[in-house]
Amino acid sequence: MPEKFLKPYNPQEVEASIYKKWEESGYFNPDNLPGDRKESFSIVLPPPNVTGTLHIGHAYEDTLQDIVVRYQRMRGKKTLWIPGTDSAAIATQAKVEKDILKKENKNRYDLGREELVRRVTEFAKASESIILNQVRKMGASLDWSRYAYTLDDKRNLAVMTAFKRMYDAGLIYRGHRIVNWDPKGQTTISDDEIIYEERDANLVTFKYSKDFPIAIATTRLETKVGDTAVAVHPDDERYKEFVGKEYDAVFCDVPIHIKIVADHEVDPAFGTGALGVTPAHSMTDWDIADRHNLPRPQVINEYAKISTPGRLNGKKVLEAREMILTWLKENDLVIKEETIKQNVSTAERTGAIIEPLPKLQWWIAVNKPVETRGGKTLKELMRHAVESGEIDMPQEGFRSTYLHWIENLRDWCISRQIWFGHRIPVWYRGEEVYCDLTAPEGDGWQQEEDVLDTWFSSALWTFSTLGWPEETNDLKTYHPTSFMSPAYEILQLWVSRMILMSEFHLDQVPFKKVLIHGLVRDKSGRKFSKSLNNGIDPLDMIEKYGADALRMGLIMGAAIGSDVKFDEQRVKGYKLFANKVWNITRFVLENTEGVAREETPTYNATDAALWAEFEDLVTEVTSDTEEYRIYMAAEKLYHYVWDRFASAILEESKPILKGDDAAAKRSRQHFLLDALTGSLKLLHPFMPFLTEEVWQSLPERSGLLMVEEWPAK
RNA sequence: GCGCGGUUAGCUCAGUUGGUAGAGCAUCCCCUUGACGUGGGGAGGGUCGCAGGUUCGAGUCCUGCACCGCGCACCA
Repeated sequence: MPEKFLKPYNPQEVEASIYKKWEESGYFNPDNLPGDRKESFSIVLPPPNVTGTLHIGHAYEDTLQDIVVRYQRMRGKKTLWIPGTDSAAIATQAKVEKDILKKENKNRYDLGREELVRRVTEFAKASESIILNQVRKMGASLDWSRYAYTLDDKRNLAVMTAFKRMYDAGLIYRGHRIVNWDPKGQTTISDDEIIYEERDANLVTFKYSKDFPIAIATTRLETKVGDTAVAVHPDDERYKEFVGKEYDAVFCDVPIHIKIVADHEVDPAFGTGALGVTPAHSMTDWDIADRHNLPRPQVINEYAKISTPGRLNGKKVLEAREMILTWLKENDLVIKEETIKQNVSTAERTGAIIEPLPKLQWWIAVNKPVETRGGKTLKELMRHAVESGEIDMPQEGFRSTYLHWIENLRDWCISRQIWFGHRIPVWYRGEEVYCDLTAPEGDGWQQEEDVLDTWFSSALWTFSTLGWPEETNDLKTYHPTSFMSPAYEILQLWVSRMILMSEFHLDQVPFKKVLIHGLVRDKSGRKFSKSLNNGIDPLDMIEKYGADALRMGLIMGAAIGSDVKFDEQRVKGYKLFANKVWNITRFVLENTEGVAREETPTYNATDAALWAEFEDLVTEVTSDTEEYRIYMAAEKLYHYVWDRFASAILEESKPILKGDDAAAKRSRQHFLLDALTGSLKLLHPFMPFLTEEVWQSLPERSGLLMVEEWPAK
């Protein structure tokens, strides 16, 4: 018996070398797997952002996928798990800009485009290597030879190609309309990057001037200098006589010209039933202006400051709001003030309050019929993929959420006013517009300044990682991918967009099954965040308890789909379990020295019954894993190994092994060896390091446990 | 307003097609140089959020309600 079993199991001593062994074996790459593997199984790793280091949520996600991948590999499938990282354009640039501002007191314009992109790239590179090291520490059996980064050459080609093809199909267009402007990040963001916060707001009812006939109500007084109309409901008897009339006023130094219009959008029950229309700073008002052909003066600039002449000029919106309120009071124009609850839109990345502004931006049309897809719109394709069951989304709740969200989907704004990312492949010369993978011939062409929303490249991930737009073997073999397990947070941002892109570019679903998982929260159910300082570094946990214990601690928390409350105590418990397996091995090896393994062992009746019990376990663990009841499989294994095998069977074995009945002893020795090796196989997807380390020490074993055959038929 | 999820032991959560309520941790008691003290044995603890209904039988299915979390919409 190897001497190492005389000491407790020490994960720190073995994990690095075991991972190295796996990596050097080449088995992470399905092309090298032994045996004749026909069926393929593929997953792409949701690429972590290169904004820093991995957190416990990544560790959870890595574990779930690695369990599935290891299981499928042992089942004899051609198993591919592709690693990658995401440039996360806006998040990464924002982080680096913040650092530069802090250390050098310079902003992006001081540095210039080229220098800033260089600095961000440098940061991303450093961050990338930290992240990849962390992923390895978790034991993730990823095919590093296929590693992809959203900004590498192949992925860049995929992004450019995708843009061009959608542009040519008329699905990508440039349009002037209200966007979500992030004044801190100095960029537009999509609807899905907004976080709504409920706050108290002061709803002020007032008149523009003494002789204006209608009172209106607003929480955003500062926008009222940009009003060009007052809209009322067509059936509202109170205001019928005014519809069509026009009025002039000077509103806090700003001359305004107001037309009274009738529009169905107006809710007669809200406020005074009359709506001050600010076309340039409200989505609904923009639409009203469309219908009534109203002018749309912009009165708030990109820095969230007032841009009209007069006393308000250059004031921040909140200041201007106060000034106008004071002015209204001085002129006795306020009718009522009341506090109401209001949802304030804030930017996910910067926390800034979103300022709706009119901007010329690039969009993906989700409601436009796609010729090559039988006239279905992108939205319909997205809905159909899930509704038809072609993508299996077994969690009813998330399925409804997805479909509900699709219903409300609007065109996707894909241009961002930052510099780090995929620059939009469009060039302008006067009125000419040119779109292609590379710059056009000739002089005077100016490339579009904007870059693409980071989710544009992420959305191509299932096939850009497989070599698309080339028609590679990988693409044929591994797409659609088999499985996807994202956090519910990114159902909309990512999952739905992968479906959109894959449907359009490949006429395929991106994955066959989606299992959405929850968030890892702290012991009290709070999100991990910097401000709470409750973060947990997976590497610390690995250092203390080993990667296997961390893996078990994460997946045993809860069923997939609900949030996991992370409890270090539990991780500690699984470290004990790892040691238990270690000592079981010690016991079995001590008591089976010199016993040759037999192909078909002959058990006596007692041991045959024990073996039947073990086979039941195999069946259950197999079906649980097959059906993604990961925690169930792990829990059953834990129980069998500890309570049945160690506590009961080993205890009962002692007298047999020491007794005089040679036949009974021999039968039991075989059973112990077989149950141990069988248990190691079953445990391997969950606790790969420990089981592989033990496996390497068993007599008469060769090769790696990671490619052993799963014990079930 | 619409939608989704949750509510089971002190805590964190399981409970697959309806068939006598489970685990881990925590608590308490006991054992002990035996593979492992990173151990072993045992105990206490739950009218399964509330109210109805279906059923021979409901934690599980149906209806309504309450509270907690989340998403969408509104946000004048």
